[in-house]
Amino acid sequence: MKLNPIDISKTASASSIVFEELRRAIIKGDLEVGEALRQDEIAKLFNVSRIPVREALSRLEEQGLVRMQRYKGAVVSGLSEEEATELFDFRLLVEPEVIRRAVPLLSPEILGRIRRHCTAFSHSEDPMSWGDLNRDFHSEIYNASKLKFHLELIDKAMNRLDRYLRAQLVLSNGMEQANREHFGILEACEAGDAEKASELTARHIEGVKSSFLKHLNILQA
Amino acid sequence: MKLNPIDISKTASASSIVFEELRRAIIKGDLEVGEALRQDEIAKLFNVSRIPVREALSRLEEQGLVRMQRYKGAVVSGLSEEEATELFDFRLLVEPEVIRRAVPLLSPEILGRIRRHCTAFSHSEDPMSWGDLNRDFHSEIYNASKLKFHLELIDKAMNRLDRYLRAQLVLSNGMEQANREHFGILEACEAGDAEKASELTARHIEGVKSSFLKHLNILQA
DNA sequence: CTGAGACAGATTGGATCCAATAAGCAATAT
DNA sequence: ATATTGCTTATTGGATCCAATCTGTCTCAG
Repeated sequence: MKLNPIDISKTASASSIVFEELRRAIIKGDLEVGEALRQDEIAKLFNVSRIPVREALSRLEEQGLVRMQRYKGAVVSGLSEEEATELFDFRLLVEPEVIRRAVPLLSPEILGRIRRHCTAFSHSEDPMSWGDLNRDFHSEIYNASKLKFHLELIDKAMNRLDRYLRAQLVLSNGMEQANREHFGILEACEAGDAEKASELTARHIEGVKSSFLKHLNILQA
Repeated sequence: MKLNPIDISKTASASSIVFEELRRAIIKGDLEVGEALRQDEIAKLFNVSRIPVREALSRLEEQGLVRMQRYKGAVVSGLSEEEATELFDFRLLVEPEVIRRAVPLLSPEILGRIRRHCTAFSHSEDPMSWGDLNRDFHSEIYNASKLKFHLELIDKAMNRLDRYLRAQLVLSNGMEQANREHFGILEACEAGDAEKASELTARHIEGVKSSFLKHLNILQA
């Protein structure tokens, strides 16, 4: 038997398909902050009834990506300056620790993938893909830590910030700096220097944070 | 007009009532780990249809409190030793930082409430209430930090651990120690010594963690 | 006796339908 | 003219119904 078995019990239900696509659209910024999400409209777009749509919206609310009001509907969540600051503070707390614990677990194969993500990011000309490539790079490292709960929460924080980070990378010409910092982190990883990787990650996030907060009013408009 | 207006748009929907009660029951341990949650059965208990039940279950899954399998149903999530360890590591990372930032913001009123929670915990004879009183004490302090995202995630971690922590407090005779440590933290708070409060919190969690991991196999059985 | 297939009841996922509420607009009274 | 009331429509929350899937049991060939 030479198959790639797929656990069919985990195949996507209508509600999870709707959930994932809505999440993607919100994260990526395809849906405006404050935009109303009409159940009926979404249901028609996906050719399903409103039931799976409502389950998807419930889950999105649990993720903090939409806010729901009884009998009024769901709208895409935005970020206040305080919320954004707090999300960066959270990242500053967790990500340096996660990378510290990931570095000793990095295999040559993983390091290869990290390096590829890093060069892909540096060669990318398309601003729309910067956000994804940036996240790929960091996740690849963090994943090695096997800290599922931490990773889930980093993702949650990133999901809230993502749409703004993309815009900001373009606006602030942050590519070069991000790129230098990525290679710094990569080298620390390859050298097995967890402490340095952690330190550089903290500085990296600090940099993004301050640049981000400088541009936030522009991004909101 | 002398009224106490209530924002009716925020009154509970059927699905949120079911959600909150199921969450409470899972956290408190009224529902066994691995126990199947039949939609129909729950619907009948609450006198609603299965629709709000399913939304509640979706949200519980998003919180990590149940696991769902397509066409098979939802079961109450348990904890492996690795997961429990990671949750404690997360608390060790976040809670000391949150309390550090909360201490400078503690008003006399808040300190009064904290002290009351602390004495309530120390005087409590009823093992069933220890878990709640313990959480009240810590949350009251953390709340002052106004770090909503952090608090939400601490809660999420605590919700996964809660049922075991209750059992463990009884099993390990941890009351006295917890009590001493609480008063230590309280005094640091009253003295405005954020660093000390943070340090003591870390030690407190460390203590609970090691005792917890010692008893985990017993708790599982 | 054992194991593969078939059938039946239980259970979930989703569609359709109805009730409750919100929001915009016209009518009326002052 | 303006503010209040009542109506109409859009939208959500929930109930009921149907289809897809799972699970256990029973039969029967070997």
